[in-house]
Amino acid sequence: MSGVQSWQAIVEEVSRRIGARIWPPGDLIPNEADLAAEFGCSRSTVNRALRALAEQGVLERRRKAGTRVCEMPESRARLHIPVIREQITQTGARYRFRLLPVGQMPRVTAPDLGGAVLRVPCLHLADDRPFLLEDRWINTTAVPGAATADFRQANANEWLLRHVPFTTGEIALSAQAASAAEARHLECAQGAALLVHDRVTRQGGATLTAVRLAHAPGYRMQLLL
Amino acid sequence: MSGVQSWQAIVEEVSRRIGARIWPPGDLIPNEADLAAEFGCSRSTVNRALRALAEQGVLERRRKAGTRVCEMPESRARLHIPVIREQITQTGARYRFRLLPVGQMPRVTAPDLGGAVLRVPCLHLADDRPFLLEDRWINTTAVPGAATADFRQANANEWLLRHVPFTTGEIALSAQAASAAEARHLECAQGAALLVHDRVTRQGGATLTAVRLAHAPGYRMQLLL
DNA sequence: TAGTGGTCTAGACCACCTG
DNA sequence: AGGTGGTCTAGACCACTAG
Repeated sequence: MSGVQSWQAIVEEVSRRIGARIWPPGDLIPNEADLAAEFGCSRSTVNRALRALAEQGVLERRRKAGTRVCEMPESRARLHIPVIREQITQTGARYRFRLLPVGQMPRVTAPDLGGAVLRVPCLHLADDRPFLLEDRWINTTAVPGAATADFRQANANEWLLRHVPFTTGEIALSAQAASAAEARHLECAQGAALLVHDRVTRQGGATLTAVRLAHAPGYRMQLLL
Repeated sequence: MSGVQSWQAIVEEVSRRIGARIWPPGDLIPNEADLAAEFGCSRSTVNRALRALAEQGVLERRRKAGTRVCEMPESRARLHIPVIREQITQTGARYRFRLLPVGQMPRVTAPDLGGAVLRVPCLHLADDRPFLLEDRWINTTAVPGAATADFRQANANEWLLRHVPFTTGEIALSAQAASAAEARHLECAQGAALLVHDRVTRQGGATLTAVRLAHAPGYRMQLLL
């Protein structure tokens, strides 16, 4: 095995050895210098390959301790969160959204975002049929401009994407029975099973927004393994 | 801005410029050689930093066309799929599982996995309370050893993880009303909203397994943004 | 403390693609 | 046709940490 010249080829070969149990789970594999010698390439190239496998969760690397094959690779899935408009448009449907009067929403206590809070509820429609009910709360102290933004032009979803880059946060997915208000807006039976997406978005130490997205019944969220 | 020595510092600085609208969305940023000159480092280092930002979805890079700030960075979330045993153990609960007779499951048509199919239904319990109902189908043609494996020792979940590395696949999450059989196993009301996780796992061209995981009511699935 | 991975450099060649 | 990012090299120094 010499003359390998690309890091992708090394990823392939190392993967093959792990899959073939030549390097079984938990095993220490040769260090970068030895692999470079075996493959006839530079250590940088081996490093690039092993780093990719480590990011993928197949290998575990520590200085001095060396590189190990993970015992039970935790699998990871990626969820691509599209801009709602595009998600609907891509199915060929026409996108519209309707801001909802706060009075039409259930009276719940505002989440503590650590600042003044603005509530912007919104219904997203695909071909004029309810698709997604959005209950959004924005920390106007941490998001300057949000208090005066016109969410009739660009919905809160897109306005925030454009104006607040580099956020982190958490998402929780759950199944919930539709409340009376949700059933009315989504035009479904009360108690119907809804896929609910709760998200909190942060930047630095500040909590910028919290949003609850209730999908119309039957929605399937796709992830890639 | 010279003397920057680490690719992480370059990531920070480039992020800052994008956030500060010095390089607004859609803009072409300087090429690697120019940035290397500005930062007083080598092109490799700039490359490493910009590559990281591109993987993160903030930049879009094409040969000859250059590097652009994405207009509307699609946000991505990562779902870590734990081994079910560990997921339960980590909450401090005791893990057990019970294989279910196929006769106790709804009679549905087997998914087409392209080979002989084995059905292995299983109920996962946390402190002896129903936690997750697993309806698994394994392609025994593509997974040698599955036909003779003893799933009473290691459940299908863990057996597959240990024996079949390097898989890809798709996941669909949805909310569904509990059927009579699901309600019986999960000890909940029929019609209760369940978070359902459908997964298909592939390797190369072969479909290895399909699984439907129905979580007990109230379960929240956490993702990181 | 010694061995490992992490990173940076200066240079080079190449694949790709836009103008 | 020429500019851009993608990659590889050979070498070097450093940070971390297991033994």
